[in-house]
Amino acid sequence: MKVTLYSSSFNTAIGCIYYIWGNYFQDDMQKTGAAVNQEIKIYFLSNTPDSYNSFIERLGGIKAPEYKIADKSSRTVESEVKAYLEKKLKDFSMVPVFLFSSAIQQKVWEAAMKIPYGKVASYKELAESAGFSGAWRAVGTALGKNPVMLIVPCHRVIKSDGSIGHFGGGENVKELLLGLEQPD
DNA sequence: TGCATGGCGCCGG
DNA sequence: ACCGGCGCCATGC
Repeated sequence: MKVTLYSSSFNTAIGCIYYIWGNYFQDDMQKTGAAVNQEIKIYFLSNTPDSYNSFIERLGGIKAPEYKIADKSSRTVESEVKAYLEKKLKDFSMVPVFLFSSAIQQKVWEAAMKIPYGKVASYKELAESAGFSGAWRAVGTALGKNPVMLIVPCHRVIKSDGSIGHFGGGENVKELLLGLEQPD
């Protein structure tokens, strides 16, 4: 079986955003008999070309199912990300699909998605809510592998002492995102 | 199997 | 406020 994913990019205040998406995926087709779910599935979203390139490389390594990438932009993805950056949108409608994830990564990313807009949690607190109490060091590493920035709001995870902590997309970007989520 | 490596936490100085 | 040092634990090589 061959699955087609679409990729595109667009410019924003936090740099060029590269993304990969699809409007259905294998599981849907198997369960519903090829019924197409109109929901946008987001596989990748990042403001760094390096992480985009390595994601593409990993896709190429997959044997079954075979993923094919085509260029095609998504109005939903672009408009929602731009609206978010303009403080006009708090929650995204796109549903993330994690193609590559270890057990801890999946749990950590899901737990991070529960941190509400405008709120923050420490790496230690996130470790506890994800069911890996005590593994806060590994949680930081897992967040670094987040394939969908903003959708999994890893920018809302900061250090226990209140300082900003690291961020794959740039610590200045992390600060900007946290700032725009604060009420005026 | 072992060991170095991380988006960390905590305590001292 | 800012280190260094040690402890932490899942991964990758």
